[in-house]
Amino acid sequence: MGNKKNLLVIVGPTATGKTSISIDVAKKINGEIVSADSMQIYKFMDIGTAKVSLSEMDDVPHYLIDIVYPDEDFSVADYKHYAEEYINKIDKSGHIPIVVGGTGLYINSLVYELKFTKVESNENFRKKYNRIANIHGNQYLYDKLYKIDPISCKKININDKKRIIRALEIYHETGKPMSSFNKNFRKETDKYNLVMFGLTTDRSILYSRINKRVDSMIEGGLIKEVQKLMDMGYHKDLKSMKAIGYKEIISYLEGEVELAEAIRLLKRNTRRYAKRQLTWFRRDDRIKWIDTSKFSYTGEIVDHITDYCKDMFKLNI
RNA sequence: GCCCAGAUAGCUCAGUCGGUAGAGCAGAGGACUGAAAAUCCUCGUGUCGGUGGUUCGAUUCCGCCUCUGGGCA
Repeated sequence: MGNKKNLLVIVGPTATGKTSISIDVAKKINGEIVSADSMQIYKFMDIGTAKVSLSEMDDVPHYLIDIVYPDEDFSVADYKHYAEEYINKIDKSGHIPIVVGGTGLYINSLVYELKFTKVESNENFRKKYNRIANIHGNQYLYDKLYKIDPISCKKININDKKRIIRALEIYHETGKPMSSFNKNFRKETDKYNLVMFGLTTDRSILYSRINKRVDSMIEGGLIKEVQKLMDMGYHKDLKSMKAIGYKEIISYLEGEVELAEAIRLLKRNTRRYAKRQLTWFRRDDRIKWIDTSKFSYTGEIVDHITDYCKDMFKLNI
């Protein structure tokens, strides 16, 4: 334990207050924040991603926010690379790295022994195979994969076109099946002196918070933000523009749906997303859950996390 | 006050020639290794308004009551 790096991870579904709690905790334990959010990495996407503002940051350093343009490629492997770099740097400077976010795969890339293959994404390959799937059907791709990698094939549903294409892509680039790379499938990392907290509340409270937050995004100028992105030439086929809050507003701006319908869908999609996040995080039993509605004010939650960290990290502050 | 229509899932409604029911939406559970706010899989949710009658059997037929629309006074 002696030379292991300390690492605090705070996860939870959207709209549970991760941002402000993590900043308060950071101030108390001399921490710096590494975001684990697949959409806050994009510049110009502020309102719809509920990105921390400079004033909210309150001088606590934040990393991996606003690092790429909305039309740039970015992947989990990139995330893992940069995040580990920052964690090391923060640790060396004598501060506590705090990973905060709701993107389960990004979190897992740090807290499990996920070893990514060398195979980067190949957009041309993907385009080609998406076309093939549209012409010949998923079964065609599925059969093709079955011939080269039956092990992976069994784990992928026939309708899950993206995963089938990724598996084919790996074979195409390396000549080896995907299943030959993904060993140690669920091995927990032992790199860190790790503390994980999850923030949550009753589903009904969470959902009403989400609904309110969407309303305030609209009031706060989400439509203008999306319009501006479109004016800058960022179109609906980009990964970034498929984010919740952006895809719905784009379909309103393009006249496909009424505003009220776009907002309804935006709220619903956010609710479903929160549910998926909970599904993702529930399976990691290292996470200590905090029901935020059981505390009368957030300061208590901050103190709870802080005290736990002082103990685990042997801090004397 | 009278006449008409309705009352079935959280919502909107379908249906049962009498054998205790099903769609859409909303929702729930799960998967996840370079697109992950993406992508994919699975699943229902019921005092059929209340009460009496006819019937072997009523959510379905009949009576009464309650509520909600609409119309006439």
